[in-house]
Amino acid sequence: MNGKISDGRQLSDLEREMIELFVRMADVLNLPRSVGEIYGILFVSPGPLCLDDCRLRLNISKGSTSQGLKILRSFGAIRTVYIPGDRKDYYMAETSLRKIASGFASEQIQPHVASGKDRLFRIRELLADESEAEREHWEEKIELLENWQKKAGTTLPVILKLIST
Amino acid sequence: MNGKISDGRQLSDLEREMIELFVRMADVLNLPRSVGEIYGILFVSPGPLCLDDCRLRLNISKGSTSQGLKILRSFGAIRTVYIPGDRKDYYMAETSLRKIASGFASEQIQPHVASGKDRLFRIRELLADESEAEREHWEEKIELLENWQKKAGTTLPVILKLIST
DNA sequence: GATAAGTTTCATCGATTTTTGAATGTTTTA
DNA sequence: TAAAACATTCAAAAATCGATGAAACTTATC
Repeated sequence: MNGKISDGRQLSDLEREMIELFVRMADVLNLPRSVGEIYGILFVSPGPLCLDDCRLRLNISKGSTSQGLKILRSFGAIRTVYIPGDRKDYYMAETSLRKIASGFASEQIQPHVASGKDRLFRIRELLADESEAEREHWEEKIELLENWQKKAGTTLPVILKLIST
Repeated sequence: MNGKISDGRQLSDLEREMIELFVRMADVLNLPRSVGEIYGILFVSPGPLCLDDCRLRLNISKGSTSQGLKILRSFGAIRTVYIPGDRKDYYMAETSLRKIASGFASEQIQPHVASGKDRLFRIRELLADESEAEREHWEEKIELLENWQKKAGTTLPVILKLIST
């Protein structure tokens, strides 16, 4: 046992309670539990942690930890810290809500919005094959959905503006 | 076979494609697939449908259909239609994005925000037992989270306002 | 260039969630 | 109040999703 504070010692009540908070957030955002745990351990830590630090303190597997760090990196919820003379990658939690939210929006939400747009386009194509009467029936429904689509597209940026104030 | 348009006949390409759209939305919102399907079949239908209409056209079980309708009712995504001289309950899709979103927010999101608030309060209590030095270390993190909390609370209502315009 | 350190990938396992359908509950009608 | 018409519940089955850890991969060190 060396002197590193991050080795596999038990988590304190305070730490556990806070990590649980992030696990719940992950749940709401439809992210794996381990992603919440990893963000949590980085958030409560006074300094950067490496993959092994995280997994030892959380008692989770190497695979989950690697995968979780990748997800958190993908939307900028953590940042990589370079520590001279150490080959390991170190991470710390990004605490700017604006940065995290905008990363999440563009990486996890936008793709869904985009694929919905595609599908709506395909629906318009299918509609061309239908009879006049059928087209009439569908037209209003499709317009409704296009309106939803548009709102999703315009609302997201506004939310981000709001959060950053 | 009677003359009802809603009996178990095959779905058209157009119908299937549109229902799929709602299944994807359900997925993003972390709701069961069947909930998306049921909303979808109600959305594409020209008139109200009863439980059996839905399940026959979608080929899903009675249990799923009952459960799905209950969930959709719980946040106001569908409305119940009374048809004189018929004992069955009929449903139609609510198409106001504002109504659906605000129902979803208050039924599915708010409870999470509230329980997060509770947890943060419990964390403050735990903090009282810590030494002066420890308290110092945690104070800024807790303040950060309280700030997030506050933003979640104020942003949600604003989003709903935005959607309704 | 062989070894060691660190990370990622992926097949499999396990846990959780959803679906099913039979049983149960409720309301209406005759 | 018996029977019929519907809706709901719930235990069991099926499907889904995340976690695991061994193997593969990459990069650095000697």
